[in-house]
Amino acid sequence: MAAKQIKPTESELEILRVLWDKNQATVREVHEVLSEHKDSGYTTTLKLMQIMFEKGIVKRDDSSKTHIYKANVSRENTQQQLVGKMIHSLFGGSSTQLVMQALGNHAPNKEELDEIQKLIDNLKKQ
Amino acid sequence: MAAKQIKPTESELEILRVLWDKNQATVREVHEVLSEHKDSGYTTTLKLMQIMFEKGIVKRDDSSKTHIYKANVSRENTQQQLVGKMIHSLFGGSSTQLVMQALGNHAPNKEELDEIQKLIDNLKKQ
DNA sequence: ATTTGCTTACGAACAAAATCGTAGCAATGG
DNA sequence: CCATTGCTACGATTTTGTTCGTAAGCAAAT
Repeated sequence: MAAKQIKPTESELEILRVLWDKNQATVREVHEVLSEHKDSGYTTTLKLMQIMFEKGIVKRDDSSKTHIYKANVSRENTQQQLVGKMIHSLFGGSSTQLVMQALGNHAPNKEELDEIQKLIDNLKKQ
Repeated sequence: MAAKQIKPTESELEILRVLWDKNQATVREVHEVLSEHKDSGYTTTLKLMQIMFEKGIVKRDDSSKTHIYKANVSRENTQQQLVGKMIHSLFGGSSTQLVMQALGNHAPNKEELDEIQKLIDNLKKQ
C-alpha cells in the first residue's frame, strides 16, 4: 500500500510529462517534444529513458525494434509525492500556506475558484 | 524587477529554512539544527554555506571571527519561484489542480479553511 | 607561553546526473 | 548487394552537488 517512494530528477520529470500526456511514446517522439525547449541530443534522451527503465520509473514494450515506452508511475501519485515534499520543506508543513501562495500568485478564473470552494465546503462537512 | 532566478539545491534549501526561521545564524547554529535529522559533518555545512555565499544566495557579516549569515533571497520569493515551477511542470499550468491536490491530501483544519475561503472571496470580487 | 578548542579556508575525493560519441544491427531503397 | 537510415546499447566524459580531511588563525584557559 505504501506509495512507492519515487524521486524523479528534473529531466526525468520532463520525460514523464510527455509520457503522461501521450499515454505512450517512442524515444523519438519524446525527444521531439523535448527539443522544443531544450537542446540536448537524441542519445541523451535515449539514455535517460533507459536509465528510467532500469529504475522502474517507466516500462516498455520492446517486441518491435522501436521500443514503446509508458510511464510506470502515475501522475497523481507523483504529484502527491512532490506536493507533500514541498509543503514540508518550504511551507513548514502547512498546506494552507502553499494554497494561499498558489492562489495569490496564480489566481485562476471564477469557474475554477468555484470548484475549489466546492471542495472546501465538502471538507468542512467532515 | 524580474525576480532573481534562484534555484537552490535540496541541501541549500535546508540551510535557507534555518536562516529564514532564525533570521540570522552562524554556521554552527545552522549545523546544530541540521544535525537533528542529518549526519554530515560540520565542515560540510560550512562549505555549503560558503558556496551559497559565492552564489549570492546568502550574505554574511564577517567583521568578527565567527561569521554571521543571513538569507539573501526571501522566503516568499523562493516559494513563489518553486510553486510556479511546480504548477508549470507538474500541473500543466493549472494552479487549481495544485490547490485541489494539496487540499485533498493534506486537508487543514476549519480555521484554515476559513482563511482560504476568505482569500477566494476576495479574489472573486476582482 | 603552550595547549586546547573553535573558527574559516580550501583542495580533493566521491557521488549523482546529464551529455554525447561510437558501434552494431535491422530494414529499406537504389 | 551495398549504402543509407533509424534504432538500441553502452562506455566515457562532463557537470553539478555533497562530503570530508587538513591546515592555519585566533582567543581563552591552563
